Amino acid sequence: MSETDQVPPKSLKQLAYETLKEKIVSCEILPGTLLTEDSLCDMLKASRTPVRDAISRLEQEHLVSIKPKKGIRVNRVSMNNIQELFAVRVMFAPYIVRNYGNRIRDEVYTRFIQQFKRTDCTKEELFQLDNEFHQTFVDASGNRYIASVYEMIKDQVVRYRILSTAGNRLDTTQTEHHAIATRCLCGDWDAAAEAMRVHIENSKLAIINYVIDTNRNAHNVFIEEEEE
Amino acid sequence: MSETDQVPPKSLKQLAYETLKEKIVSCEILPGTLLTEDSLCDMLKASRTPVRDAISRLEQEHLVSIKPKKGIRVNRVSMNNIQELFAVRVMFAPYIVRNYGNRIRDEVYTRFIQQFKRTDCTKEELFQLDNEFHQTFVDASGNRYIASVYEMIKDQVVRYRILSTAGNRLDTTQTEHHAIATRCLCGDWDAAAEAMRVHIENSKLAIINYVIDTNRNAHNVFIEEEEE
DNA sequence: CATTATAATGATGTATACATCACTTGTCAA
DNA sequence: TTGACAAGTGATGTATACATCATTATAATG
Repeated sequence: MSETDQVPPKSLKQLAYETLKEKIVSCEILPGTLLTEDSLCDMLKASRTPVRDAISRLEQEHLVSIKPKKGIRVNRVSMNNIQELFAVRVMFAPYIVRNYGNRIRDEVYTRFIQQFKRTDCTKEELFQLDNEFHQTFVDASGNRYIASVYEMIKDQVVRYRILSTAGNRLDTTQTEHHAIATRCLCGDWDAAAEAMRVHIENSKLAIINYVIDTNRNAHNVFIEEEEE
Repeated sequence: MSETDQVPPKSLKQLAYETLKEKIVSCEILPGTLLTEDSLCDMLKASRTPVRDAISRLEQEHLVSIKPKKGIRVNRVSMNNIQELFAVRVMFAPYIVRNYGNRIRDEVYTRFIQQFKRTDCTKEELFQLDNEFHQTFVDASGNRYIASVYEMIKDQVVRYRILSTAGNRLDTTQTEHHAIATRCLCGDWDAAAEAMRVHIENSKLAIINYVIDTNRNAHNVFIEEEEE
């Protein structure tokens, strides 16, 4: 009885939250979609109570907006939103590298560096490696508020990455990550933080350029002004 | 019909959220208290649905923890929590001064400076002035994610201020705010950001010193380790 | 007297019924 | 044909009934 059912049976509200969030950031549900609670109950195989709980959390993360008596709007992406999101990332990422990078063991950095040199990774593997790298610094902080902030912006960034399919930017990402990790290994935290800032700024520019290139063809997804 | 009933009739869930949060950060409900949904329904004069919604939001802000099948724990304050909270403030406050201070009109700064010179303010007035000053920079950013971060940490700080009653620190706060505003008025944003950083660090030290002085007498409120 | 098993209690998790409000559509009149 | 009013539809807001699980107390047995 010790290890048979050690799996914590996730509550429906947690499951609904994760499932719905996944569908939104993966753009299976497109930005701008107007949902109803009933359709979500059907989609998530749960009743309104856990679904409403999930919606409430996603609204706090600015992924959806609850329009009273109308429905649940999956927030559109916009140039404005990109600016806001990356303003937080620029504040955030260099700070945690600068302040908590020294809590990470050298072996972790060397392992990352080896991974960043690989050229035979699939796109999915690179995505995951990217997430792990950034998450490492968040975990090193051991700070629940920092973790919350990262949780709020992380998945939005994932959504933009999926929308922009930036295949050719992945190599650059590897190079920039490599630069950050090597400076951490040297203990040059100012340089590491600066490298992280540059990395975030470049990432922002890549996404903005993509939006500029494609917003003619996808006005229903990329929109400048929020409605209502 | 234009300005008669412009008051948006607040939903019960919004009302429940604000009321409960107010009771927690004002320490009318002491840290460490274990609540039940039923008692909250009674207290907030609402049914479980809006109450659960409020609890869910407060859990995301780390003000309460939902203990399945046990109750709702009002999170205790701890030295660890203070460190985490102020780590975010130190990252946050100087950044927005540095980046968005120039969006605030000179008149706003001069008005604040006049207020900071006053010596006839009540404690409540000083509290409010303090909040307004910091909120001004958040609003200047026009960034919803920054606003969310500030919303998450702001009220926690209020709670510590109420617990520590730091009467003698209020004068120092006025002086430090004055220093920040004058540097903003000069357009010396690096100096303004540095003044803000010093201000936050001092604020943190004042609270930590208070906790060290009093944690013997209030072990039920100040506790180092989280339970369970 | 101690220990274990069982039943009762009380908490949240979940589902659903009812209330309220906004919007749309259809009909009637000018 | 157009406009206004009313009824119907469908959405969330709210309340409550039921399910599940953990804890505790009590009783029975060694």
